[in-house]
Amino acid sequence: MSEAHLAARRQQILDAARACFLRNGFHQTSMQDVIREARLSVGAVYRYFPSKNDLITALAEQVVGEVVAVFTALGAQDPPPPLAEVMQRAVDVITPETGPDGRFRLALHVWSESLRDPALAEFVAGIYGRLRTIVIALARRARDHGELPPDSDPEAVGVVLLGMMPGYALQRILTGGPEPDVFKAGLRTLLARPAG
Amino acid sequence: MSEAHLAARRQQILDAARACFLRNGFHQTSMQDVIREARLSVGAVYRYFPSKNDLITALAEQVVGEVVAVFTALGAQDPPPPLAEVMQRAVDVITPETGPDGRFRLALHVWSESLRDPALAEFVAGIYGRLRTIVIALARRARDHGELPPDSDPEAVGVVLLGMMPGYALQRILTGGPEPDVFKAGLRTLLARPAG
DNA sequence: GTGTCAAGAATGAACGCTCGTTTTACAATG
DNA sequence: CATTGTAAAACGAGCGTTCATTCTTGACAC
Repeated sequence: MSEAHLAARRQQILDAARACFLRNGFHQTSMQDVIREARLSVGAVYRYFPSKNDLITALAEQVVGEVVAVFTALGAQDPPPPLAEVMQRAVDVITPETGPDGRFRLALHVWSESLRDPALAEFVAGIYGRLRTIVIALARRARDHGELPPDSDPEAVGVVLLGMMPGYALQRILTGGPEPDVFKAGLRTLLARPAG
Repeated sequence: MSEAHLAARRQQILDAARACFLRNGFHQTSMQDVIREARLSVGAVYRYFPSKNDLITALAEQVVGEVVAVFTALGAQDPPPPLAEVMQRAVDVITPETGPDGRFRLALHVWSESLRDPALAEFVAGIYGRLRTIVIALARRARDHGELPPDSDPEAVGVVLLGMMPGYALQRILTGGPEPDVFKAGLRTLLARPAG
């Protein structure tokens, strides 16, 4: 069998699992649910993922990995745009991911599960660390370009900026709001002022 | 039987459930776990909470309700302190609640569960809405006192500020950092600058 | 005080069910 | 012929919940 076929089957299972987990969370989704959604047999699924936990871990890592990839690209733009602009672009990236099938919804389940699963916790912490260095680098550049006061600490500003992103996603997911434009206006107010 | 006894028993069960749910999440905690932790019998627990879901809901509402009470008090200070000061006080309030027994840890499970349980989702959304009005009022006062540009939109600034709080808690829970002082320094940089 | 007794509180064995997983026998594919 | 997939049954374990039973409490008669 072609290697591509195997990868495709694997992805087919992961896609089915994602749909199920989005609906009901990890532990309220049964293997039967996933198997039915994937339109496969019991044995086929267990051939690719030896246990439910492996399925959860693989999917969580894939989804969270996709998120970090997008933000890495955002932070690596050359030449680097102004800070306020990068953050507004981030909002645009996040917004659709807070929708019914969005990846940030699954992230809620991943965060919850990572409190139970040390391996998943370590993975999530690693991802967060990478995002942290990206946004701190952004803050440093912004300071050097006069967008932030010269005596400001890039790490301090960076962690605040980083906190805004899941904060925005959470609000969207849990309440449906705010509108992206409103949030972006708030960002501009706080970020686009000339350094004191 | 005294009414105080009934309330105490109820709280005893809720405390046990909180400990279990913190350890293993809602659906990986069995009723037996809660019952063992509460040092009660099956029937006793079921007398106070007719189903596991009632237990989850009651606990979630209690915990989240405590959180909103604290923040309401923070926003109602008279005379209102500067914006940067209120936010830094909020950080101080949040920080211990991100520890091993902190309420924000349970909040992760509540957020996840609220994607499944519409009743819980509505409750959480309501809480978020109340916090939103508080922080928007803060932003309006800050603007009127010259802490923010006169043309800034309180709602826009408010939702950004609101997003920072769970964002900070999430970082603390998932990665152990940042230190409160670092985050507070970042807040000062972004908030304590004179209006442009 | 002391004894009585119904109502309330608490017990824990037991029930029906679903779970994740394994096994079996067999068909299709490359 | 080895790999991949199917279909179905079965496994033990553990789940949430029920209920017949036992214990406890406090008001009241004496």
